[in-house]
Amino acid sequence: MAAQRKISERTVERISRYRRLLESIHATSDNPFIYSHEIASLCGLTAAQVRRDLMTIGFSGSSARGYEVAELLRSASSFLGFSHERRMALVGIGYLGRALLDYFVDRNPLFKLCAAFDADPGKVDRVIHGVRCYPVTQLKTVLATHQVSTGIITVPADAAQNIAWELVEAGVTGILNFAPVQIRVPANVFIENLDLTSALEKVAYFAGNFSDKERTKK
Amino acid sequence: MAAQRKISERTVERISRYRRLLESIHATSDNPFIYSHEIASLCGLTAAQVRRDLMTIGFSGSSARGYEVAELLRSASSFLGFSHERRMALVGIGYLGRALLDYFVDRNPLFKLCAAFDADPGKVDRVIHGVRCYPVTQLKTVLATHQVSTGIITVPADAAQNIAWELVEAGVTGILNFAPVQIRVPANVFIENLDLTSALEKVAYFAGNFSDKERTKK
DNA sequence: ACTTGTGAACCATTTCACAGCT
DNA sequence: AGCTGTGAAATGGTTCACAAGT
Repeated sequence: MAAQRKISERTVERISRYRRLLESIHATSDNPFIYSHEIASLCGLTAAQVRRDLMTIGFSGSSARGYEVAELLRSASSFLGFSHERRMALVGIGYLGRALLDYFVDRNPLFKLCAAFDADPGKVDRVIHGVRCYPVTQLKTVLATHQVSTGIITVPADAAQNIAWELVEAGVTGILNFAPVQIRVPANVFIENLDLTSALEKVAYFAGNFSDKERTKK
Repeated sequence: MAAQRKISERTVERISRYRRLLESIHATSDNPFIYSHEIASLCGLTAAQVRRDLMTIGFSGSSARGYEVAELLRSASSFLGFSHERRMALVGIGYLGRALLDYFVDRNPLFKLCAAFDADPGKVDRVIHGVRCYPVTQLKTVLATHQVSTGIITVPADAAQNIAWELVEAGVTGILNFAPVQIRVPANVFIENLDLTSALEKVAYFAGNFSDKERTKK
Protein backbone atom coordinates (compact mmCIF):
# COMPACT_ATOMS: atom_id res chain seq x y z
CA MET A 1 0.00 0.00 0.00
CA ALA A 2 1.08 3.61 0.54
CA ALA A 3 1.94 4.02 -3.11
CA GLN A 4 4.79 6.45 -3.51
CA ARG A 5 3.83 9.77 -5.07
CA LYS A 6 5.01 10.65 -8.54
CA ILE A 7 7.57 8.27 -9.85
CA SER A 8 9.24 9.84 -12.85
CA GLU A 9 8.91 8.48 -16.37
CA ARG A 10 12.65 8.14 -16.59
CA THR A 11 12.72 5.97 -13.49
CA VAL A 12 9.99 3.68 -14.79
CA GLU A 13 11.87 3.24 -18.06
CA ARG A 14 15.03 2.34 -16.22
CA ILE A 15 13.22 -0.13 -13.98
CA SER A 16 11.95 -1.79 -17.13
CA ARG A 17 15.50 -2.06 -18.42
CA TYR A 18 16.81 -3.38 -15.11
CA ARG A 19 14.08 -5.96 -15.12
CA ARG A 20 15.03 -7.34 -18.50
CA LEU A 21 18.70 -7.31 -17.60
CA LEU A 22 17.99 -9.22 -14.39
CA GLU A 23 15.83 -11.69 -16.24
CA SER A 24 18.73 -12.54 -18.51
CA ILE A 25 21.22 -12.61 -15.64
CA HIS A 26 18.94 -14.79 -13.60
CA ALA A 27 18.69 -17.24 -16.48
CA THR A 28 22.37 -17.39 -17.33
CA SER A 29 24.42 -16.57 -14.26
CA ASP A 30 24.64 -18.66 -11.14
CA ASN A 31 25.65 -15.79 -8.91
CA PRO A 32 22.50 -14.95 -6.98
CA PHE A 33 23.73 -11.47 -6.07
CA ILE A 34 24.56 -8.32 -7.98
CA TYR A 35 26.01 -4.93 -7.01
CA SER A 36 24.59 -1.59 -8.04
CA HIS A 37 27.77 -0.77 -9.96
CA GLU A 38 27.42 -3.97 -11.97
CA ILE A 39 23.86 -3.13 -12.99
CA ALA A 40 24.97 0.40 -13.71
CA SER A 41 27.79 -0.64 -15.95
CA LEU A 42 25.58 -3.04 -17.90
CA CYS A 43 22.97 -0.34 -18.40
CA GLY A 44 25.36 2.54 -19.04
CA LEU A 45 24.41 4.43 -15.87
CA THR A 46 26.01 5.38 -12.59
CA ALA A 47 25.79 3.22 -9.49
CA ALA A 48 24.18 6.07 -7.59
CA GLN A 49 21.45 6.28 -10.19
CA VAL A 50 20.70 2.59 -9.84
CA ARG A 51 20.59 2.76 -6.05
CA ARG A 52 18.35 5.80 -6.20
CA ASP A 53 15.95 4.01 -8.55
CA LEU A 54 15.82 0.91 -6.40
CA MET A 55 15.23 3.09 -3.38
CA THR A 56 12.35 4.67 -5.27
CA ILE A 57 10.63 1.35 -5.78
CA GLY A 58 11.37 0.45 -2.19
CA PHE A 59 13.85 -2.32 -2.76
CA SER A 60 16.71 -2.91 -0.35
CA GLY A 61 19.95 -4.79 -0.74
CA SER A 62 22.60 -5.90 1.65
CA SER A 63 25.72 -3.91 2.35
CA ALA A 64 27.96 -6.86 1.91
CA ARG A 65 26.48 -8.77 -0.99
CA GLY A 66 24.52 -6.22 -2.96
CA TYR A 67 21.09 -7.09 -4.33
CA GLU A 68 19.56 -10.52 -4.58
CA VAL A 69 18.90 -11.07 -8.28
CA ALA A 70 15.79 -13.22 -8.00
CA GLU A 71 14.24 -10.95 -5.41
CA LEU A 72 14.97 -7.79 -7.36
CA LEU A 73 13.60 -9.35 -10.52
CA ARG A 74 10.41 -10.18 -8.67
CA SER A 75 10.22 -6.74 -7.16
CA ALA A 76 10.75 -4.91 -10.44
CA SER A 77 8.17 -7.11 -12.16
CA SER A 78 5.66 -6.42 -9.47
CA PHE A 79 6.41 -2.69 -9.61
CA LEU A 80 5.75 -2.70 -13.34
CA GLY A 81 2.43 -4.40 -12.77
CA PHE A 82 3.37 -7.81 -14.11
CA SER A 83 1.11 -9.43 -11.58
CA HIS A 84 -1.95 -9.30 -13.79
CA GLU A 85 -2.48 -9.66 -17.52
CA ARG A 86 -2.78 -6.48 -19.53
CA ARG A 87 -4.60 -6.41 -22.82
CA MET A 88 -3.46 -4.28 -25.72
CA ALA A 89 -4.70 -3.36 -29.17
CA LEU A 90 -2.95 -1.86 -32.18
CA VAL A 91 -4.52 0.46 -34.72
CA GLY A 92 -2.97 0.89 -38.16
CA ILE A 93 -1.80 -2.24 -39.93
CA GLY A 94 0.83 -0.71 -42.19
CA TYR A 95 4.43 -1.89 -42.31
CA LEU A 96 5.19 -0.35 -38.93
CA GLY A 97 2.04 -1.74 -37.36
CA ARG A 98 2.83 -5.21 -38.62
CA ALA A 99 6.40 -4.98 -37.39
CA LEU A 100 5.16 -4.01 -33.95
CA LEU A 101 2.66 -6.86 -33.92
CA ASP A 102 5.57 -9.16 -34.56
CA TYR A 103 7.73 -7.37 -32.01
CA PHE A 104 5.25 -7.34 -29.15
CA VAL A 105 3.44 -10.61 -29.65
CA ASP A 106 4.70 -13.20 -27.21
CA ARG A 107 7.44 -10.91 -25.93
CA ASN A 108 5.75 -10.88 -22.59
CA PRO A 109 2.91 -13.29 -21.87
CA LEU A 110 1.34 -10.75 -19.52
CA PHE A 111 1.06 -8.10 -22.23
CA LYS A 112 -1.47 -9.63 -24.52
CA LEU A 113 -1.84 -8.02 -27.91
CA CYS A 114 -5.35 -9.19 -28.60
CA ALA A 115 -6.59 -7.18 -31.58
CA ALA A 116 -5.45 -5.06 -34.51
CA PHE A 117 -7.50 -2.62 -36.56
CA ASP A 118 -7.32 -0.91 -39.91
CA ALA A 119 -9.58 1.25 -42.02
CA ASP A 120 -8.63 -0.64 -45.17
CA PRO A 121 -11.03 -3.59 -45.67
CA GLY A 122 -8.29 -5.39 -47.56
CA LYS A 123 -6.15 -5.61 -44.45
CA VAL A 124 -8.63 -7.02 -42.01
CA ASP A 125 -10.51 -10.23 -41.20
CA ARG A 126 -7.36 -12.24 -40.94
CA VAL A 127 -4.61 -13.08 -38.49
CA ILE A 128 -1.20 -11.40 -38.65
CA HIS A 129 1.62 -12.62 -36.42
CA GLY A 130 -1.04 -14.34 -34.37
CA VAL A 131 -3.21 -11.27 -33.89
CA ARG A 132 -6.72 -11.04 -35.27
CA CYS A 133 -7.42 -8.01 -37.47
CA TYR A 134 -10.70 -6.13 -37.48
CA PRO A 135 -12.13 -3.14 -39.34
CA VAL A 136 -11.76 0.08 -37.29
CA THR A 137 -15.51 0.38 -37.30
CA GLN A 138 -15.58 -2.49 -34.84
CA LEU A 139 -13.01 -0.95 -32.53
CA LYS A 140 -15.32 -0.09 -29.69
CA THR A 141 -17.12 -3.42 -29.71
CA VAL A 142 -13.99 -5.54 -29.85
CA LEU A 143 -12.15 -3.53 -27.20
CA ALA A 144 -15.08 -3.78 -24.86
CA THR A 145 -15.20 -7.55 -25.08
CA HIS A 146 -11.45 -7.85 -24.63
CA GLN A 147 -11.08 -5.32 -21.78
CA VAL A 148 -8.19 -3.55 -23.50
CA SER A 149 -6.33 -1.00 -21.37
CA THR A 150 -3.48 -0.01 -23.66
CA GLY A 151 -3.46 1.08 -27.29
CA ILE A 152 -0.76 1.43 -29.92
CA ILE A 153 -1.33 3.93 -32.71
CA THR A 154 0.43 3.44 -36.04
CA VAL A 155 -1.98 5.21 -38.35
CA PRO A 156 -1.10 8.20 -40.54
CA ALA A 157 -0.83 11.56 -38.79
CA ASP A 158 -4.18 12.88 -39.96
CA ALA A 159 -6.11 9.93 -38.57
CA ALA A 160 -4.32 9.68 -35.22
CA GLN A 161 -6.41 12.09 -33.16
CA ASN A 162 -9.67 10.41 -34.08
CA ILE A 163 -8.30 7.00 -33.30
CA ALA A 164 -7.04 8.26 -29.96
CA TRP A 165 -10.50 9.52 -29.07
CA GLU A 166 -12.06 6.22 -30.03
CA LEU A 167 -9.53 4.31 -27.96
CA VAL A 168 -10.19 6.51 -24.96
CA GLU A 169 -13.94 6.13 -25.35
CA ALA A 170 -13.42 2.41 -25.48
CA GLY A 171 -11.75 2.55 -22.06
CA VAL A 172 -8.06 2.67 -22.95
CA THR A 173 -5.98 4.54 -20.36
CA GLY A 174 -2.54 4.32 -21.96
CA ILE A 175 -1.47 5.01 -25.54
CA LEU A 176 1.79 4.49 -27.35
CA ASN A 177 1.61 6.81 -30.33
CA PHE A 178 3.86 6.52 -33.39
CA ALA A 179 2.01 9.08 -35.48
CA PRO A 180 4.01 12.30 -35.73
CA VAL A 181 1.37 14.60 -34.31
CA GLN A 182 0.50 15.95 -30.92
CA ILE A 183 -2.52 14.08 -29.67
CA ARG A 184 -4.91 15.45 -27.06
CA VAL A 185 -6.24 13.03 -24.49
CA PRO A 186 -8.08 13.48 -21.19
CA ALA A 187 -5.88 14.04 -18.16
CA ASN A 188 -6.43 10.53 -16.83
CA VAL A 189 -5.03 8.92 -19.98
CA PHE A 190 -1.29 8.50 -20.37
CA ILE A 191 0.20 9.08 -23.77
CA GLU A 192 3.73 8.38 -24.93
CA ASN A 193 4.79 9.76 -28.28
CA LEU A 194 7.46 7.93 -30.20
CA ASP A 195 8.30 10.16 -33.09
CA LEU A 196 10.66 8.25 -35.35
CA THR A 197 11.40 11.22 -37.56
CA SER A 198 12.48 13.52 -34.78
CA ALA A 199 14.51 10.71 -33.25
CA LEU A 200 16.35 10.30 -36.52
CA GLU A 201 16.78 14.01 -37.08
CA LYS A 202 18.18 14.30 -33.58
CA VAL A 203 20.73 11.60 -34.30
CA ALA A 204 21.64 13.28 -37.56
CA TYR A 205 22.03 16.61 -35.78
CA PHE A 206 24.37 15.29 -33.12
CA ALA A 207 26.20 13.06 -35.57
CA GLY A 208 27.10 16.21 -37.41
CA ASN A 209 28.05 18.36 -34.44
CA PHE A 210 30.43 15.98 -32.65
CA SER A 211 28.68 14.93 -29.53
CA ASP A 212 30.67 14.54 -26.36
CA LYS A 213 27.92 13.32 -24.12
CA GLU A 214 30.08 10.51 -22.80
CA ARG A 215 32.24 11.73 -20.01
CA THR A 216 35.30 10.06 -18.55
CA LYS A 217 34.35 8.97 -15.08
CA LYS A 218 36.37 10.64 -12.35
CA MET B 1 29.58 30.90 -37.06
CA ALA B 2 30.03 31.07 -33.28
CA ALA B 3 28.07 27.88 -32.80
CA GLN B 4 26.21 27.95 -29.53
CA ARG B 5 27.54 25.57 -26.92
CA LYS B 6 25.55 22.57 -25.86
CA ILE B 7 22.05 22.57 -27.21
CA SER B 8 20.01 20.00 -25.35
CA GLU B 9 18.63 16.86 -26.94
CA ARG B 10 15.15 17.88 -25.90
CA THR B 11 15.50 21.17 -27.73
CA VAL B 12 16.71 19.52 -30.93
CA GLU B 13 13.77 17.13 -30.86
CA ARG B 14 11.34 19.99 -30.46
CA ILE B 15 12.95 21.96 -33.26
CA SER B 16 12.43 18.94 -35.47
CA ARG B 17 8.76 18.90 -34.53
CA TYR B 18 8.36 22.63 -35.06
CA ARG B 19 9.95 22.24 -38.46
CA ARG B 20 7.48 19.64 -39.61
CA LEU B 21 4.59 21.60 -38.21
CA LEU B 22 5.75 24.71 -40.03
CA GLU B 23 6.20 22.76 -43.22
CA SER B 24 2.60 21.72 -43.12
CA ILE B 25 1.39 25.17 -42.12
CA HIS B 26 3.45 26.76 -44.84
CA ALA B 27 1.88 24.45 -47.38
CA THR B 28 -1.71 24.81 -46.25
CA SER B 29 -2.18 28.17 -44.57
CA ASP B 30 -1.94 31.53 -46.28
CA ASN B 31 -1.13 33.40 -43.07
CA PRO B 32 2.60 34.08 -43.29
CA PHE B 33 2.93 34.66 -39.54
CA ILE B 34 2.51 32.55 -36.43
CA TYR B 35 2.64 33.28 -32.69
CA SER B 36 4.56 31.29 -30.15
CA HIS B 37 1.35 30.33 -28.40
CA GLU B 38 -0.05 28.92 -31.61
CA ILE B 39 2.98 26.73 -32.17
CA ALA B 40 2.85 25.77 -28.52
CA SER B 41 -0.74 24.74 -28.65
CA LEU B 42 -0.22 22.67 -31.79
CA CYS B 43 2.76 20.90 -30.23
CA GLY B 44 1.32 20.52 -26.76
CA LEU B 45 3.86 22.82 -25.13
CA THR B 46 3.91 26.21 -23.44
CA ALA B 47 4.51 29.44 -25.34
CA ALA B 48 7.49 30.21 -23.12
CA GLN B 49 9.04 26.90 -24.08
CA VAL B 50 8.68 27.66 -27.77
CA ARG B 51 10.15 31.15 -27.42
CA ARG B 52 13.04 29.75 -25.39
CA ASP B 53 13.76 27.14 -28.06
CA LEU B 54 13.67 29.67 -30.87
CA MET B 55 15.95 31.92 -28.86
CA THR B 56 18.31 28.97 -28.53
CA ILE B 57 18.60 28.56 -32.27
CA GLY B 58 18.94 32.33 -32.62
CA PHE B 59 15.68 33.05 -34.35
CA SER B 60 13.82 36.29 -33.71
CA GLY B 61 10.24 37.27 -34.33
CA SER B 62 8.37 40.51 -34.24
CA SER B 63 6.47 41.73 -31.23
CA ALA B 64 3.42 42.59 -33.24
CA ARG B 65 3.13 39.77 -35.73
CA GLY B 66 4.95 36.86 -34.16
CA TYR B 67 7.22 34.68 -36.30
CA GLU B 68 7.43 34.60 -40.06
CA VAL B 69 6.53 31.03 -41.05
CA ALA B 70 8.68 30.73 -44.15
CA GLU B 71 11.69 32.26 -42.42
CA LEU B 72 11.34 30.11 -39.35
CA LEU B 73 10.94 27.03 -41.49
CA ARG B 74 14.14 27.89 -43.30
CA SER B 75 15.94 28.63 -40.06
CA ALA B 76 14.86 25.39 -38.39
CA SER B 77 15.84 23.38 -41.47
CA SER B 78 19.22 25.00 -41.54
CA PHE B 79 19.70 24.43 -37.81
CA LEU B 80 18.95 20.73 -38.29
CA GLY B 81 21.53 20.53 -41.02
CA PHE B 82 19.16 20.19 -43.96
CA SER B 83 21.55 22.12 -46.13
CA HIS B 84 23.50 19.09 -47.23
CA GLU B 85 22.53 15.52 -47.97
CA ARG B 86 23.06 12.96 -45.26
CA ARG B 87 23.52 9.29 -46.02
CA MET B 88 22.15 6.56 -43.82
CA ALA B 89 22.30 2.79 -43.60
CA LEU B 90 20.15 0.28 -41.77
CA VAL B 91 21.36 -3.03 -40.32
CA GLY B 92 18.92 -5.82 -39.59
CA ILE B 93 16.26 -6.54 -42.20
CA GLY B 94 13.62 -8.09 -39.97
CA TYR B 95 10.05 -6.87 -39.80
CA LEU B 96 11.06 -3.76 -37.90
CA GLY B 97 13.96 -3.03 -40.22
CA ARG B 98 11.73 -3.32 -43.26
CA ALA B 99 9.08 -1.10 -41.69
CA LEU B 100 11.72 1.53 -41.01
CA LEU B 101 13.04 1.29 -44.55
CA ASP B 102 9.53 2.03 -45.71
CA TYR B 103 9.10 4.76 -43.12
CA PHE B 104 12.31 6.64 -43.78
CA VAL B 105 12.71 6.22 -47.50
CA ASP B 106 11.66 9.33 -49.32
CA ARG B 107 10.41 11.00 -46.15
CA ASN B 108 13.10 13.58 -46.51
CA PRO B 109 15.12 13.77 -49.70
CA LEU B 110 18.13 15.02 -47.75
CA PHE B 111 18.22 11.96 -45.56
CA LYS B 112 19.15 9.29 -48.04
CA LEU B 113 18.76 5.73 -46.87
CA CYS B 114 21.23 4.17 -49.24
CA ALA B 115 21.91 0.66 -47.99
CA ALA B 116 20.53 -2.10 -45.80
CA PHE B 117 22.37 -5.10 -44.38
CA ASP B 118 21.55 -8.47 -42.93
CA ALA B 119 23.47 -11.55 -41.85
CA ASP B 120 20.93 -13.85 -43.46
CA PRO B 121 21.94 -14.54 -47.10
CA GLY B 122 18.29 -15.12 -47.93
CA LYS B 123 17.43 -11.51 -47.16
CA VAL B 124 20.04 -9.75 -49.23
CA ASP B 125 20.99 -9.02 -52.81
CA ARG B 126 17.67 -7.41 -53.59
CA VAL B 127 15.88 -4.11 -53.22
CA ILE B 128 13.34 -3.50 -50.45
CA HIS B 129 11.28 -0.31 -50.46
CA GLY B 130 13.79 1.08 -52.87
CA VAL B 131 16.83 0.29 -50.74
CA ARG B 132 19.49 -2.14 -51.86
CA CYS B 133 20.28 -4.95 -49.42
CA TYR B 134 23.76 -6.34 -48.85
CA PRO B 135 25.29 -9.06 -46.68
CA VAL B 136 26.71 -7.62 -43.44
CA THR B 137 30.09 -8.88 -44.47
CA GLN B 138 30.13 -6.07 -47.03
CA LEU B 139 29.17 -3.40 -44.53
CA LYS B 140 32.50 -1.63 -44.39
CA THR B 141 33.02 -1.60 -48.12
CA VAL B 142 29.57 -0.35 -49.01
CA LEU B 143 29.52 2.32 -46.31
CA ALA B 144 32.86 3.63 -47.44
CA THR B 145 31.71 4.07 -51.02
CA HIS B 146 28.47 5.73 -49.92
CA GLN B 147 29.95 8.02 -47.25
CA VAL B 148 27.36 7.02 -44.69
CA SER B 149 27.26 9.12 -41.52
CA THR B 150 24.24 7.70 -39.73
CA GLY B 151 23.27 4.13 -38.90
CA ILE B 152 20.07 2.46 -37.78
CA ILE B 153 20.37 -0.79 -35.82
CA THR B 154 17.47 -3.24 -35.86
CA VAL B 155 19.34 -6.48 -35.23
CA PRO B 156 18.70 -8.80 -32.26
CA ALA B 157 20.14 -7.70 -28.93
CA ASP B 158 23.08 -10.06 -28.97
CA ALA B 159 24.37 -8.82 -32.32
CA ALA B 160 23.90 -5.10 -31.70
CA GLN B 161 27.23 -4.27 -30.07
CA ASN B 162 29.25 -5.84 -32.86
CA ILE B 163 27.24 -4.06 -35.50
CA ALA B 164 27.73 -0.78 -33.67
CA TRP B 165 31.48 -1.27 -33.68
CA GLU B 166 31.48 -2.05 -37.37
CA LEU B 167 29.38 1.02 -38.11
CA VAL B 168 31.74 3.20 -36.11
CA GLU B 169 34.78 1.75 -37.82
CA ALA B 170 33.11 2.47 -41.13
CA GLY B 171 32.89 6.14 -40.19
CA VAL B 172 29.37 6.44 -38.82
CA THR B 173 29.03 9.17 -36.16
CA GLY B 174 25.38 8.80 -35.23
CA ILE B 175 23.38 5.66 -34.42
CA LEU B 176 19.70 5.09 -33.86
CA ASN B 177 19.51 1.84 -31.95
CA PHE B 178 16.36 -0.25 -31.60
CA ALA B 179 18.06 -3.25 -30.03
CA PRO B 180 17.19 -3.46 -26.34
CA VAL B 181 20.75 -3.37 -25.04
CA GLN B 182 23.14 -0.74 -23.86
CA ILE B 183 25.67 -0.16 -26.60
CA ARG B 184 29.14 1.26 -26.03
CA VAL B 185 30.48 3.69 -28.60
CA PRO B 186 33.40 6.12 -28.63
CA ALA B 187 32.72 9.56 -27.14
CA ASN B 188 32.58 11.22 -30.53
CA VAL B 189 29.71 9.02 -31.72
CA PHE B 190 26.15 9.92 -30.80
CA ILE B 191 23.82 7.12 -29.94
CA GLU B 192 20.08 7.25 -29.39
CA ASN B 193 18.38 4.22 -27.96
CA LEU B 194 14.77 3.59 -28.83
CA ASP B 195 13.69 0.75 -26.63
CA LEU B 196 10.22 -0.29 -27.71
CA THR B 197 9.71 -2.66 -24.82
CA SER B 198 10.47 -0.13 -22.12
CA ALA B 199 8.34 2.44 -23.92
CA LEU B 200 5.42 0.04 -23.86
CA GLU B 201 6.01 -1.01 -20.28
CA LYS B 202 6.12 2.62 -19.29
CA VAL B 203 2.77 3.24 -20.95
CA ALA B 204 1.33 0.19 -19.25
CA TYR B 205 2.66 1.35 -15.90
CA PHE B 206 1.16 4.81 -16.14
CA ALA B 207 -2.03 3.51 -17.72
CA GLY B 208 -2.49 1.48 -14.58
CA ASN B 209 -1.60 4.17 -12.05
CA PHE B 210 -3.81 7.02 -13.26
CA SER B 211 -1.50 9.59 -14.67
CA ASP B 212 -2.22 13.22 -14.05
CA LYS B 213 0.59 14.71 -16.04
CA GLU B 214 -1.74 17.10 -17.80
CA ARG B 215 -2.27 20.17 -15.71
CA THR B 216 -4.98 22.79 -16.04
CA LYS B 217 -3.26 25.94 -17.18
CA LYS B 218 -3.54 28.85 -14.78
C1' DA C 1 37.52 -2.62 2.38
C1' DC C 2 33.75 -2.28 -0.06
C1' DT C 3 28.99 -1.97 -0.05
C1' DT C 4 24.09 0.27 0.53
C1' DG C 5 20.87 4.22 1.59
C1' DT C 6 20.26 8.90 1.43
C1' DG C 7 20.43 14.13 2.63
C1' DA C 8 22.38 17.65 0.34
C1' DA C 9 24.56 19.70 -3.59
C1' DC C 10 24.61 20.15 -8.16
C1' DC C 11 23.03 20.59 -12.75
C1' DA C 12 19.46 20.85 -16.50
C1' DT C 13 15.16 22.21 -18.01
C1' DT C 14 10.97 24.56 -17.68
C1' DT C 15 8.16 28.21 -16.30
C1' DC C 16 7.35 32.85 -14.45
C1' DA C 17 7.02 37.45 -14.91
C1' DC C 18 8.00 41.57 -16.76
C1' DA C 19 10.57 45.17 -19.65
C1' DG C 20 10.38 46.69 -24.13
C1' DC C 21 8.40 46.79 -28.74
C1' DT C 22 4.78 47.51 -32.16
C1' DA D 1 -3.55 45.22 -25.89
C1' DG D 2 -0.85 41.70 -26.93
C1' DC D 3 3.30 40.09 -28.39
C1' DT D 4 8.56 38.78 -27.99
C1' DG D 5 12.98 38.12 -25.46
C1' DT D 6 14.98 36.96 -21.37
C1' DG D 7 16.86 37.28 -16.43
C1' DA D 8 15.41 34.97 -12.46
C1' DA D 9 12.83 31.54 -9.94
C1' DA D 10 11.07 27.10 -9.71
C1' DT D 11 11.04 22.52 -10.64
C1' DG D 12 12.90 18.07 -11.69
C1' DG D 13 16.62 14.80 -12.16
C1' DT D 14 21.35 13.24 -11.26
C1' DT D 15 25.43 12.89 -8.74
C1' DC D 16 28.21 13.56 -4.51
C1' DA D 17 29.78 12.20 -0.40
C1' DC D 18 29.45 10.04 3.68
C1' DA D 19 27.27 7.49 7.74
C1' DA D 20 26.23 2.97 8.68
C1' DG D 21 26.24 -2.03 7.78
C1' DT D 22 28.65 -6.39 6.99
